[in-house]
Amino acid sequence: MAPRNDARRGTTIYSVADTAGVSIATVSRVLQGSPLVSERTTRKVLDAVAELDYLPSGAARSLAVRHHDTYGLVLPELNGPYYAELLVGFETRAAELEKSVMLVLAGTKEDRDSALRTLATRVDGIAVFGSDAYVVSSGKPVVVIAGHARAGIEAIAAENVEGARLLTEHLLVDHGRTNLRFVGDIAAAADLLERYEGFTAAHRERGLTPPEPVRAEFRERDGTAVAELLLAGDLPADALVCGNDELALAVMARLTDGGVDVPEDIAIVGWDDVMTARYVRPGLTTVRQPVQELGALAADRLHDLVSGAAPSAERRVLASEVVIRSSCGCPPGHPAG
Amino acid sequence: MAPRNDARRGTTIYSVADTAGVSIATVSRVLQGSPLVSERTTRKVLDAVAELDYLPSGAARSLAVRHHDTYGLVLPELNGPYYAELLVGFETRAAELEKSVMLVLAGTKEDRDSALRTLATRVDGIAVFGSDAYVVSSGKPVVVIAGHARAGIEAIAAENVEGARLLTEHLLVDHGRTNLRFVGDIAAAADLLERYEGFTAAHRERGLTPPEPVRAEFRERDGTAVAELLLAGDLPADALVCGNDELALAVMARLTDGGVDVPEDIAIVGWDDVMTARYVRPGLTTVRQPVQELGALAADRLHDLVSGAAPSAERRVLASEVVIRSSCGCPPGHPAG
DNA sequence: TTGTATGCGTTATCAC
DNA sequence: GTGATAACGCATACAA
Repeated sequence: MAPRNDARRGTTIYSVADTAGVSIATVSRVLQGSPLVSERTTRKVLDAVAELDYLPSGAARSLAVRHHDTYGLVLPELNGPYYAELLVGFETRAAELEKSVMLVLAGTKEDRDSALRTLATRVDGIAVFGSDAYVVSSGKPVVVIAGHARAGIEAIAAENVEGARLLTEHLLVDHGRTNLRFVGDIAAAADLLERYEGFTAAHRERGLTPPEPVRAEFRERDGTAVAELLLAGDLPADALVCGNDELALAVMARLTDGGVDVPEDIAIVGWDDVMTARYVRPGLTTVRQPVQELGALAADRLHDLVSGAAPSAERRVLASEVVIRSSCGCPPGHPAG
Repeated sequence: MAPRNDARRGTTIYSVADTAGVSIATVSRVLQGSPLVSERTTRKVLDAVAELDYLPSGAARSLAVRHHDTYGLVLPELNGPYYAELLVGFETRAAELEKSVMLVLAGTKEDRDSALRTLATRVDGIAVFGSDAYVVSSGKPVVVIAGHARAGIEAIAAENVEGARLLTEHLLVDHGRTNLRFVGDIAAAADLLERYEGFTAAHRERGLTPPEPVRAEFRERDGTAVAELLLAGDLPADALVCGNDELALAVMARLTDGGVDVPEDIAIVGWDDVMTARYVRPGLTTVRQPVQELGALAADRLHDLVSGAAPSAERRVLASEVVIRSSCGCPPGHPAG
């Protein structure tokens, strides 16, 4: 028996069944595109749908089919192109898979937990950037991006240590720098730590003892703070491997303003290949990660997991690419310059 | 009678009711934080919840309460900081309102329609960037961002024409330029058209006939194409008002490489104040919009609409701010450089 | 080809 | 305080 449809409290499948003169089962069938409905009835139903401006209830459907056709994506923030690209890759692939995406940006610790809890309530699976205690224990399929794998949790990432090793090596051998420093907060993110590992590896391979990292957040002002140190002579170095481009750019700008020549006096390299990196002079040598592909991969893995696949034990890592410009000491003039 | 709970097909409110030895009504009450449950029962329920790792079904809840506690956001893309900031503002405000956000990036025309249709199915209201035929007719509350209002549809935007008028005036009177061109595809977006209107207004106020706009997309390569025209002498101009910063930056870079002096030979201004704008030399004069606030406002308006407020007939516009650097001809040295 | 009836997992209105 | 139980709006197995 149809629920009361007295009030104009939203058109339901019952209303269209009524005005089309068929049962709700039939309405449901034509809406699903079932082939076993007569053309005539199909038309009647479609007409009713159009007439009533019928909009199905996603909640009711999800409840009936027992899944949400929605994936969650949890990002720490959205500054700079990195996370945006990740999001694009994820959303695009999800759209291809005909899944909706719910986004949550990690705010305060407390808000975050609550937001994540309700997120888990509305999706089939979640992709998190970095490791997150709660999400991981939500029971739903999870893939962590650029974080560490755990039992039963898949992890994917872009290559970090090898790229950093190459970059460091480039500075050490190709440019003969002898006093490198890594700048970035290696405690803040797993991938930063890995970049530092590449940095140390390149040193150790040559019998050098790797210097301690110079702590700095990603913000621009942290970069200028580091530059001040350099300018004041409190931080001797002839090359800087920065945790990301924002940092590198900020340091470079302040240094240049302060009269030091990059890369003559000090070489600087970054990570991410943001737009500014190719507009600034000297062009910033950096590393380009396949960020969009990473996002797409996250959606793909989630899809497999949700479809019942067992989480793979080893994490997949996508290759990154060193982009040489001239802040490392190489001559300018490369095409991408 | 409780549905069969034989299989481990996900823990439901019935399972926790069972293991807690209470009714589902009671479970629901403690989960809602109802005050009229005894402390003892509360504890029992909470224990059961913890033991079973119970995760409620958002779909079931939405169906019961007849709303989704979710807002949809439809963006054309996510290149550059503009949309990202809009998204941040929207998500942040939505989170404060305890709403989830579903994001859809407009892909192909066809995919888009389908995606929007199902989006409407899962949310209480939708914020769209620009005008979108389908969303507007979805029946759900809609607010359009940076587009035109229609009957029953709220619109919000950042100030465009006045900013453009000011910028143009600055070039015309403060720097005595006489041959300005507006570059950008004014047919592509409502706000670009408005910027062009400001451009023409400044001309007309002085009895000048405003030149036709130079068509160009937002992509960088379109900017370099325009620069080639200039370089070849096919486009006489001593000042360019570009539709956005990416365009301005690309033009400026190609021009500089081609040996023309900015701003001596030609002044260039942009729009958006992207990060590169302050790192590049000369610093790019541009306009900063309150993008994040715009996103937050969208969420706010949506919230009011969903709460039953009548859509306001006039659109709200947030003030933008001209950022003077030196690509317009002003001397460098301002704090923001 | 179409209709009937039931389940999906909550919330909320009654009773007790 | 707590427990039945009726919606909520759809999908679908089973009948017809």
